[in-house]
Amino acid sequence: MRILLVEDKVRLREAIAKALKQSGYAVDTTDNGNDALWMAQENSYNVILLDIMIPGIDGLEVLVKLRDQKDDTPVLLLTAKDTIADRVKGLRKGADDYLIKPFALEELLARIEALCRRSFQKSTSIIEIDHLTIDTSAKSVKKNGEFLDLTAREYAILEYLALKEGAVVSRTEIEEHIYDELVSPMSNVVDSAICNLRRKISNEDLDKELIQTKRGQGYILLPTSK
Amino acid sequence: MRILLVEDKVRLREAIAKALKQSGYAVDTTDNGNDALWMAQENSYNVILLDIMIPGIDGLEVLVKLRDQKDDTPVLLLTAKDTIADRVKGLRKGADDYLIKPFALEELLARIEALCRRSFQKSTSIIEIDHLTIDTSAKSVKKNGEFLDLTAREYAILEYLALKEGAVVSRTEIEEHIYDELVSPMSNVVDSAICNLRRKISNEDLDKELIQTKRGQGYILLPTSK
DNA sequence: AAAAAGACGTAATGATTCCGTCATTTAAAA
DNA sequence: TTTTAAATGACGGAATCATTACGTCTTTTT
Repeated sequence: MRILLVEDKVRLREAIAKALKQSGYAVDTTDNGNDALWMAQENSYNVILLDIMIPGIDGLEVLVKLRDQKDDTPVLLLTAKDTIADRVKGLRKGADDYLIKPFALEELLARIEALCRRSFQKSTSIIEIDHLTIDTSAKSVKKNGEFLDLTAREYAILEYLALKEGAVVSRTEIEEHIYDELVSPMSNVVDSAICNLRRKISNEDLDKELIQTKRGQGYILLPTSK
Repeated sequence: MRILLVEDKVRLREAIAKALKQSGYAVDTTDNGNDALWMAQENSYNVILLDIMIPGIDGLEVLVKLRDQKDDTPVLLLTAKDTIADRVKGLRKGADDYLIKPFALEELLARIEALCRRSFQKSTSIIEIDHLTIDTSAKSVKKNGEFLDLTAREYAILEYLALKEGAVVSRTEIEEHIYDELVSPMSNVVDSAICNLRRKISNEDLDKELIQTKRGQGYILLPTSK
């Protein structure tokens, strides 16, 4: 965890920095807005503690400039001013939290923790398998960079196979996961869906089928590398 | 955006609920911990406002139980107690923010906004998508620089789609986040709202629909760049 | 080795589901 | 009350899906 602390009062700055370091954070400090902006651009911090009343560009401006640059590092504003209008203004401009001086170090630490906790939940939604790119968030599939036109069912099956890449998946398993009601036993819905899928995702350059059949067991999605 | 408000004092609860609704949130309320827990499990909220001193299980316990269940809905604790130890305790147990009563509604609103923003990984209140500019703070939308006249629902749906830009959003997900408890299931409110929205945000210069339908899956807001 | 039985692939089709829109009713706000 | 917004319900049309039927291939049995 790396933190940027922007505070012009020497003693306060050093007290905070010391406390943060003791809690295991890597801390960079500065006493003015220009440097703060520059440091934030050069490095990537988990949290920025920003005093509003600082020399040079003031804290709020630093915040605005950061957000303009699409920098979404969590920012906690520190200030001595405490009118509600100020707080609202700060939060509306993109701050994540707001603390009024004087504050207890304990509370600062707890709030920083809360900010860090949240910033750590980015999840990637892209699965790449050979020439296929599956975006589970957009529920779209690209073959060699071009969007494929899959139906909802086809997509669902492909995604399921992709998530279980390299594992044999039985028909019943697919039925249970993709179809909510019970499918009539004497039908081969899955077969035909797989058939259509294969046609759509097939690649002329590759002679191999991406979806292979394990006779008597089910299907398996196998990348060429394996 | 859907919010769960847990507060036992009737007048305060209703005042807050009213203010939130006026700001365009879908609000469910309860006055005790047990119901709160149950409601949080049943529905999916964007933010939970949690008073600590409530009948039944107290607010902190509700928080702890939620986190135990891997529910990471942003929680804002409300309390009259204001010792630093309490605040630290609340934050350490997984709260995302903390507000001391009495507070200004304006500040509450600003903090809720910040929490929503963060849960969608956005840093500013302005979202730009193609020819649309959405100001989530002012709750206004511009098309090619001109303000659009959207109804509250229309705005709410557009905002939600925009926050999830590039991801498929199902009808039920929209219903769950835009409408509060009182919705009849067998209606196509969402469909017609989307229909009206499309009409309003459509752009003659563009032949493409900004809101695309993924048949059988839901809707997706896709900028032309993608 | 041949035949039978079983497993899987493919294509066509018709029923069904899903979606968009409009007209009407209900509810809420001014 | 008047006005406006939201919800509902119905309906046409389109896309999708399950099913059927049949062909091919593989395995097993005799």
